Amino acid sequence: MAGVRRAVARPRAAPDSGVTLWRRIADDLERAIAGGVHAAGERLPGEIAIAGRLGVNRHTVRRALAELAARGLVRSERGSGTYVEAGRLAYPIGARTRFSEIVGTAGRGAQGKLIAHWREAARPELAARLSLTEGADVIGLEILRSADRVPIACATSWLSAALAPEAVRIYRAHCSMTALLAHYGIADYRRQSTRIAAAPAEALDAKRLRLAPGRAVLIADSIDVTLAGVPVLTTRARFAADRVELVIES
Amino acid sequence: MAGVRRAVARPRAAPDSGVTLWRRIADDLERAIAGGVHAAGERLPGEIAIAGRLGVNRHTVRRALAELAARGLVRSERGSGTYVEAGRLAYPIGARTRFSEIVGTAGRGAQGKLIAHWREAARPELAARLSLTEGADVIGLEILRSADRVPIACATSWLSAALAPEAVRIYRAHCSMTALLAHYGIADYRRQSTRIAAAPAEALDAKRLRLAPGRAVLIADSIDVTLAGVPVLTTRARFAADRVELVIES
DNA sequence: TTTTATTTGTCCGTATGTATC
DNA sequence: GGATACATACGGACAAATAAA
Repeated sequence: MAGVRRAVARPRAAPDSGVTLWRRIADDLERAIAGGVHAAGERLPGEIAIAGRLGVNRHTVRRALAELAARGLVRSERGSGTYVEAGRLAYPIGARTRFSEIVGTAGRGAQGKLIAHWREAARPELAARLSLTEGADVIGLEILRSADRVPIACATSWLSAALAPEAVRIYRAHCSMTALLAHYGIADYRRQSTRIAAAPAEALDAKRLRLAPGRAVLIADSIDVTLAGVPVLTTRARFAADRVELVIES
Repeated sequence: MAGVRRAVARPRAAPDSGVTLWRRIADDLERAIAGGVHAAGERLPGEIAIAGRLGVNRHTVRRALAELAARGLVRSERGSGTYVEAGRLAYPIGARTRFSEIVGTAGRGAQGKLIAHWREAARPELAARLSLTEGADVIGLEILRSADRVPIACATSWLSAALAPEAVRIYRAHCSMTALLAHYGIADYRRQSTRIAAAPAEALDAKRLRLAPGRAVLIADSIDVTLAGVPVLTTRARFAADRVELVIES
């Protein structure tokens, strides 16, 4: 209504510093985590404990923790506490890129779960990537890759249906792309190229990767070829950028 | 104008399709861009012009443009106009990564502008990257890299102050990191490693890179070494993910 | 260098359709 | 059906940045 006096100069920031209280608390906590005061995986003191120590309201602490959670530094679990997220998993990109080996060597339990599959006619771009004729039959596999139960990446892979007609069944049996290709006589293969982009996570990927809205994903488009250089597999993987970094050694 | 009978009580959404007006306008514009009606880098008609042509309110057009901007297809500049983003620049990562050569071969005008510089004592992580003793004097250079006047990346580079005491002056003179190192006797160097992460752009980077809030940046942490393997330069570059993709050929 | 026009960004509104409880 | 919250669409005014005169 006309008479309603709106927003009487709400004090949004501390009058002196120009930085809000929750922001300063968030920065302090970030420094403490970066400085090793709180180790990865460790449980932070409860919200009430932090608030009491700093002499602020619990909700101010909550706002700070929400900021850190949105940035992927901590993870809040209702009824349990707030935990420092593990450091980023180093994911080497090179000629011999294999998910299971990478995660295995990092001392974590690897897992690749098939969450969808379909057949489609190869559109021009996909046909070019796999050196197939346009419209050729291809099989798509949607795989959610996790390490220690934490989702790492959501990957869409395509293979020629002529090459691997029973791809879905074979993958289900072994849960390994390497084993799938080996079953069809491709004992070894190598990564030909990888193109890396980044973007805010799509809604579906954000849900599957358990990401806060607006967080970034690393998008890796790759082509795998036989040792003779024949393309057999192309993948678009979306990595949770908060939990993974890609490493290139020259 | 008086006689123009404009859509009486324009339906909020298409009565049949269930798709809102701004969404349809966004889709139309997207098709026009994809179809080449508006070339990359070209300036779109002004909001008022588009609104007038379509017979809708300027704010509805703004909503459509905001959608396209959020997806990285266009970029709005206050006081100037809305521009179609160029396709992603392919940025090869390898042993011989040089910004000017990469952009040059893509047929664009490269530019590296020094926007800040400072001296600092190397903190542990930085000292390790450059194989220096902790607390050693290092020079930091903040460089904004552009191609055809469009910002591509914001990069922070560090060198040992003992190695390159006049780094700022030399860089200013040549606007090239290769020339800077050459001046100090390092005729050639190679990329030892690159670590790639991604995150939503920080406020300052977003402004410098002219990114909409929430858009992603690719973060590349790299170490350059002499041919003998001595670290001489380490850089943290933030690429505008909408305009660049990193390419790794194995 | 200064001025002016253009263009986008932001705020204030109003009315209405949609979804949910 | 009613109450409510929210998104859509429109209209207007002004601020802020830019570009051209």
